[in-house]
Amino acid sequence: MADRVTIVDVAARAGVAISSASSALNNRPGVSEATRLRVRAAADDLRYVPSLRGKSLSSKRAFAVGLVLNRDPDVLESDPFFGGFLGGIVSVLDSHGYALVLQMGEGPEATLDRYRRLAADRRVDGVFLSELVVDDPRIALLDALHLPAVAINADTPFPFPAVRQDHRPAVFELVDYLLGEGHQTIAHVTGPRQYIHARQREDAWRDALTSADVVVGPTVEGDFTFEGGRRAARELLGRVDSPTAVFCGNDLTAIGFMSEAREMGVRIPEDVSVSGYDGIEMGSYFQPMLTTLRTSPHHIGAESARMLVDVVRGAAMEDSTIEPAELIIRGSTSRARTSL
Amino acid sequence: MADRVTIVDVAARAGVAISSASSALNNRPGVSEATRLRVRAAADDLRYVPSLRGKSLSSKRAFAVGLVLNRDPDVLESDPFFGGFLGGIVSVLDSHGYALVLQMGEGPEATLDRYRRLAADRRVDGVFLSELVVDDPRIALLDALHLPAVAINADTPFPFPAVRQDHRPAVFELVDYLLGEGHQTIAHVTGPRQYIHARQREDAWRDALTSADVVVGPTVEGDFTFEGGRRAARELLGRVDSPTAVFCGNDLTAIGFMSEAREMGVRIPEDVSVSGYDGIEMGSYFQPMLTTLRTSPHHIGAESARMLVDVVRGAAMEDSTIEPAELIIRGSTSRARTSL
DNA sequence: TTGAAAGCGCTACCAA
DNA sequence: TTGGTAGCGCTTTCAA
Repeated sequence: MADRVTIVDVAARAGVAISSASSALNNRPGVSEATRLRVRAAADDLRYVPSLRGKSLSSKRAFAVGLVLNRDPDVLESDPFFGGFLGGIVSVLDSHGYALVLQMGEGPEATLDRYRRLAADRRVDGVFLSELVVDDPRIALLDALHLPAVAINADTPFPFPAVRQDHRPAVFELVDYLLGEGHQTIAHVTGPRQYIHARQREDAWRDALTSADVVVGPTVEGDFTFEGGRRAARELLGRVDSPTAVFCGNDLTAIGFMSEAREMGVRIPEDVSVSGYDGIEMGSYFQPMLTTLRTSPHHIGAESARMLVDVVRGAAMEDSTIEPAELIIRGSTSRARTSL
Repeated sequence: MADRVTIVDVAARAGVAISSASSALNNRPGVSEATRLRVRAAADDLRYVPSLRGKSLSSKRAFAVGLVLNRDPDVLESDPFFGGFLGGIVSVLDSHGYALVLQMGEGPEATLDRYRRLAADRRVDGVFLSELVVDDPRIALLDALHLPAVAINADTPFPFPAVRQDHRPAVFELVDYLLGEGHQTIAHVTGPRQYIHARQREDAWRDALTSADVVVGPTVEGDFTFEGGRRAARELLGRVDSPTAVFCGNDLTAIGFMSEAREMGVRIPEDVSVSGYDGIEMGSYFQPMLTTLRTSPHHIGAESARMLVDVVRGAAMEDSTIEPAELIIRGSTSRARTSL
C-alpha cells in the first residue's frame, strides 16, 4: 500500500505551509479564502484523511467516549434496555466522528478500575454514567480523574450534566388508571434499592398513591430479574390480603411475576392486574400482553451522546429531559376482582 | 493536575537514555538487567503510565479492535445473543489492554462505510466479522483495507481465521430425539437465507433427516424474529399435512411460533413439538419451556477476541472450534400426536 | 549495552 | 495572512 497521505503532502501540493494547511482544513480563522480553497482542493485530490493518531497526540483528545457497564457481562443478554441505548449512542457519536469504547466491570471495584484505566490511557474524552446507585463512588472518581461525564436518569441536582426521561407522569397515570378500575391495594415490586432509578420508580408510585389519598400498598424488593419477579409473586400472592394490582419495577420482573402467578393458579388480570416498566418487546410476547410504561432507550442514548460530545468539546451543558415515559395499557391489567 | 509523567521523566530518574528506558519497559533485548531494574523502579516510583497516544502514533497501532453490527440499531434490543457475545469479547480484550470500539450500520452499505472509516482513521487494529452473509461484501473490503479480521461461525474454508461453534451434532441429536418420539414430519423455519448461519442450521436439519432416511419436512423462510415465527406458524399449521414437530432457526422465532400456535388453538407439545436454537433465557420464561440448542455467545465472543488479539499482533492463526451447541430438552417437545 | 536523534502526523505558537 | 518550528510521547535506527 502506498504511504499514507499526510498533511505535509497536502501543504506541498497546495504550495502553502503545513500550519496554513492545518488551519485551512480545520476551518480555523487566519487563512485567506483563496488559500483555504487551494488546500481543500489539494486534500481532495490526494484523498487526504487526517490521522486520528497524530491529531490525538497533539490535540490531547481521543475522539472517543466510553461506556462502562457495571454488570455481569451476561446481564446485557437479558436486559433489553441496553440494545436500544447503545444504538442511540453510536448513531449520534458516529455523525460527530466519535467512537464508542465499551467496557464492562463485574462488581463495583472492577467497574471503577475500568474508569481508572480509561482515564490513565486517555482512551476516551468522556464517559457515560448510567445505572447510578446511591452515593455512587464513580462520582468522586470521575471528578478526581477529571473525566467529563454525562449521567443518565440521575437524581436532581447532580454534579454532572444529566439526561432524564421523566417517569413520574406515567406512573401517576398508571396508578390513576388502576384506581379508576377499582383497585384498592396496589403493590410494588422494586428494583434493587441501591439503584437510583429503582428508587425513583418506587417514590413515584408511593407519591401517586399518597396524592390520591389511597393507602400505600405493600412492597417487595426485587432485583430487576425474571426470577425476582417470581419470588415477589410468591411473597405477595400468598397472603390473605394479597393486592389486586401490582406495579413492577421493570418488565422482566413483571413477566416473572405473571409466570409464577399463573403457576399458583392466580389469573391475570382477573385476580391480579400486573404492570411493568420499560416497554420491552418481550412484554408483548405473552398472553395477556403486559401493561407497561414505555421508555425510549434509543432516544436516551442518542440524547446523552449528543450531550457528551458537547461536553467534551467544552460546552457548558445544562440538563436535558426527553419526552416522558408513556403508559401502554394492555391485557395484563383490568378491573379489580370484587371478592377476595 | 500535575503534568503527566512521561518516559522522559522515567529515563531521567533512572539516569538512562530515553531509548533505553523504552527498551527496558517493553522487555526488549539489548538492556542490561541492572538498567532494566533501575528503569522499572523509576517507573514505579513515578507511577508512570505509558501514553497510549504516543505509543499509537509511533508504533502505528491503535490497541483497539472494532465490532460493527450490521443491524437496525434497535435489534440488539431483541436479540439476546449480542449481550453475551459482547461480554465475552470485552472480558478478553480488557486483559490484553485492548479496547472495543462498537459501531453499527443500518443496511449493508452503511455497514461497509463503518469499516472504511475505522480503517481510514486507523481507529482499530482489526475487526470482528459476524453475521456473515453469502458472498459477504465485507470480505473483499477488509482485504482491500488491509484490516485484519476474525470471523464468527464462517463457512469453511474462509479467507480469514474463524471461530466456530459446531451446531451439527446438536441438530442431529435433536432430530434423532424427535424421530424417536415418533415424529414423521419435522418442519424447519429458517432464518433469512442470506445469512450463513441460517443456512448452516437448515443444512444440518436437512442432513440429519436425510441421513436418517426420513423425508425432509417443509420449510418456511423466517427472519429470526418473533413476528416471523408467528407467520411461520400460520403458514405451517394451516395446512392439512401440518408437521408434528418444527425446528426453528432461533429461539425468538420458536417463541413467536408457539405464541401464534396457541392462538390458533394448537396445543404445544401435544399437537406440535417446537424447538429453537440459541438457548436464550427467554425460552425458559414460557410454559411449556422451550426445547432448544444452547450456544455459548460469551464463549464465542471470548474466543474470537483471543484470536483477534493474536492476529493483530501478527500471529498466524488457525481456526478455532469451541464446544458444540448442546441440546436442551424441555416441555415444548414430546411424543408425536398419533392422529391428525 | 547505551545514547542521540530522527521520525510518527498533527496542532499551536510566534515571527515575519 | 502566512510560514517556520517546537512540541505531543513514544519507537526505532544507528553510532558510539
